[in-house]
Amino acid sequence: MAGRIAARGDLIPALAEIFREHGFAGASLSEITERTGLGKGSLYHYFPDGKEEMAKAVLDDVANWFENNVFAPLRESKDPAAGIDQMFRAVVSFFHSGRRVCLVGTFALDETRDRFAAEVRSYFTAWTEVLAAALKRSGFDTKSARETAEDVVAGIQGALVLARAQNDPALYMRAIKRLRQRTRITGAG
Amino acid sequence: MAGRIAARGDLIPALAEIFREHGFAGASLSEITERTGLGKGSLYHYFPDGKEEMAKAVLDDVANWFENNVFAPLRESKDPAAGIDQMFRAVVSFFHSGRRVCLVGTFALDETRDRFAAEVRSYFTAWTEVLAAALKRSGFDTKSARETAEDVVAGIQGALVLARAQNDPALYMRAIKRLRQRTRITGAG
DNA sequence: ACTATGCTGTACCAATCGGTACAAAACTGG
DNA sequence: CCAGTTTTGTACCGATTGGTACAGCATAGT
Repeated sequence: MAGRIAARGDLIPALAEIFREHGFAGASLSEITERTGLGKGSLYHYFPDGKEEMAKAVLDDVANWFENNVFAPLRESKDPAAGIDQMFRAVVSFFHSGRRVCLVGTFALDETRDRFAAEVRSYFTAWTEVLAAALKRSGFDTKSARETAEDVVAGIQGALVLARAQNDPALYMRAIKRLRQRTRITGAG
Repeated sequence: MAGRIAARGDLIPALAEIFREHGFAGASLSEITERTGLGKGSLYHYFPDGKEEMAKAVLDDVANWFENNVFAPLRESKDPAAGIDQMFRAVVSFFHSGRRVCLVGTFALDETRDRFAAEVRSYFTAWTEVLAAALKRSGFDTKSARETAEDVVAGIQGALVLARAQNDPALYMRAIKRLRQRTRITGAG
């Protein structure tokens, strides 16, 4: 019983990596069987609805990770600046310092978005909203908190695209550093 | 003779749209024949190397468009601010005010990047460099010109991702407005 | 030790993939 | 009107796609 749930969960990281590299459509069952070491029998045992269910599980896992490591700190940290610092630390570690791409961003760009519309949308809206709230608590006025939050989330996504396009993770780290600075300037604009 | 080159060129916009929507791997020959109205015979007549050649032609067309409408103005405008203004106007029109996604960004995220590594890389490096040079001419010091250029290009890409994820083109327009502001603040930082 | 359930591998399926071959059609220059 | 070339549609190819069926193995409960 416990073993079953653990086994299913153990597949998620491998699945996530495959979807990140190839997108939803490009992730083939054959590669999934190879890299998980499991045959189709096992795969469809854990995920009766096939690829779609696997992707859902991965998106769910990502949402969970962000809830715990990004949103909760932003929401609950007594010092909002500490929560924001934690967010930046988390996204550096999650995206492997710019060597890893954002799975949700990958899904967002092609027709996959429509299949997982709710998950894709809420990933970004939740992030932007909870960051805006933290910025507001740290002294930003409502408008510039919202604006800065959008700029930061978009800036992270864009930096991931550029870093991968130019094969230069350092670009991502530079961008993160600057975005972090911007969350500290009080007057804003 | 002239008809032939024109006919091939006439396919590019349709091809570009298909690649934008589905990515390289997801763009199927069957959809390409449907939406171009041409059979495989004609397609392989104009593009003997198949999908790869079609994608190359599309990337080439994009590079050309940016050279003419973005890079050249940034490079040659007597008033650098005017060149920068033209750039923002161009990217608003090119990405259909946020309703359209960046084809190169789409290619950059999955394994397609490796197939078109040179084109994908140079799209972003050229853009960043020529923008940085324009910013420098308009009064930014070397370092902050480079930084702002990276932020702007990444910011545009990220805004496209968010706008599409949330199905909210207005988000893109807001981001563009703010990025444009940032290119005008002289002291920078 | 026996049974029930969880798990796994393999064989198989129709559909679709990108690509090729080629003959008929359309067009062009003389 | 004819000859030569460009353009086109169709039939076909092997390979791969996501998914199903199912028999056999392992494990756990009693």
